[in-house]
Amino acid sequence: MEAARNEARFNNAKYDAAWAIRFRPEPEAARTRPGAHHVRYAARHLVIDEGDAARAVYEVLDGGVILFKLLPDGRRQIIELLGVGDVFGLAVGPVADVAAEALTPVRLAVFEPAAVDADPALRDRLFARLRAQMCALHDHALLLGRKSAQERVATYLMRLVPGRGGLACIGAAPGNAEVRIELRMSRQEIADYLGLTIETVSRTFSALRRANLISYRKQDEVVVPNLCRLCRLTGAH
Amino acid sequence: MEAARNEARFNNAKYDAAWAIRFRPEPEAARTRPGAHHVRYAARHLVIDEGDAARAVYEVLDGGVILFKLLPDGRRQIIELLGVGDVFGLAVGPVADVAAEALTPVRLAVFEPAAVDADPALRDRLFARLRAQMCALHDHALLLGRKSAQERVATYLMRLVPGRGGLACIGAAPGNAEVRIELRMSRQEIADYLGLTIETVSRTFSALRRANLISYRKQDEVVVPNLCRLCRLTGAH
DNA sequence: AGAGCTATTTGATGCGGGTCAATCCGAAAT
DNA sequence: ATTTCGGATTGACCCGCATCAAATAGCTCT
Repeated sequence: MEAARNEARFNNAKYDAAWAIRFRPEPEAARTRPGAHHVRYAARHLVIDEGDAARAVYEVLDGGVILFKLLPDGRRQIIELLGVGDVFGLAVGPVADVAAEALTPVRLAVFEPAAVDADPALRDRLFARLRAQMCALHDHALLLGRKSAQERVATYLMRLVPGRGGLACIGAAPGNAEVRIELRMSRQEIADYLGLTIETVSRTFSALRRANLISYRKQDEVVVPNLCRLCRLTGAH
Repeated sequence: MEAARNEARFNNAKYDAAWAIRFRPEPEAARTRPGAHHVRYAARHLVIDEGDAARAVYEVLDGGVILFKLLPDGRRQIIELLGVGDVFGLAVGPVADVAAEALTPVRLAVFEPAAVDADPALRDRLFARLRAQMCALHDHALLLGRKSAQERVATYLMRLVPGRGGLACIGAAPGNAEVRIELRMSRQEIADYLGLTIETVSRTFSALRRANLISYRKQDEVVVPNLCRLCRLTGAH
């Protein structure tokens, strides 16, 4: 079933190629972390597999990363969506508790455990970031546990509004401005992130489009004509 | 063969760290935190309300605490179950992102923001704990996003097995031993934690009892005659 | 023991979203 | 253009869990 689908996806080289083309790298932000290794991976590269020995802590310098967990029968849940500045690889104990995969071409800073132990300033930075990611996880638990499919998709879109932290309808900037959103994820990934099936995600997008709450030509470039109206569907306000 | 696999799982420390020994009413552990203010609250006391100014970081010294979020229409999701050693109050901005309520009578250590800023050792301790809680959240996201009602309840029970970190069916101690579990939560709280309704939780408990996987007289004292059989329903193995 | 709660259990019913199965569509190759 | 192939969409149907409603079990207070 879904397991088979995932399996097929993982082993398909053409898919990787298509993906790499589709998600062009962001204009090199040229960030660096003194004293850390830097590495680059192509989109879809599996950086950490669940159960791997925990050999390093990573910080995202460019691009996007997803953390996910699998059940033995193939069900997948994408746990976190990471962007620039986010960190991962911080399991407790010697084993990774989640898998990490590049969503786009990425550049990562790699910190060895010894370096983390030796550098209090680094720990503080990781700590601060972890607090932020923890809040995002809290929000996501609310979404997964209590929101309807439409609320999940609306919340997801609001989170991706560029330059805002998921509360785009609030604050100074006009909530009735038109906004363009790049999803950067396939329907399957959105589904696995939102705890839905690909069909439900697709249907929900279609319903939102029919209601003129969103529009799109390419299926990963969504235009939201009025953020306030979309925000009202998130269940949060 | 089977034994070897079990052994491997047993050594997977993430679960131990994340869930071990949470949640026992420990006869007054008499822990203290030098330099911190200590407070006591009765069960049900609201320690932090969502939206409060973030005035302190807390560590649980005794008892249990729940973190939860509400939607405007009243839907509630319990985000984390905290036990001895866990920390909360670590929002990013100046405002609490979740509410915190005493599940049992609790004793808490209170750290002022200034104290946290001034004490690197404290930050390190908070950091370490946050990593553990983060792993627990990852697990819970998987549960909320992808598990069936029966799997959720079975997972919940396995997590509460005293002295083991959620993998009680494995390891040296006999998985076929009889184990007594104190839930210490109402059906409503269990439902809000597992992303279900109270009726579904109740029905699932009844079904498990009918199948002789659990038994109970008081509805918050569950006896599991055979952990292995219950563990098989969690979806995780 | 009995009254009056509230929490839990059980039953009946409906719906949201999952499952299965066809298309449809767009990018790449020919 | 035409073919091809994988992803997305749409449709038909079904099932697990929510919802609504009623019965029962535990509590506390007389």
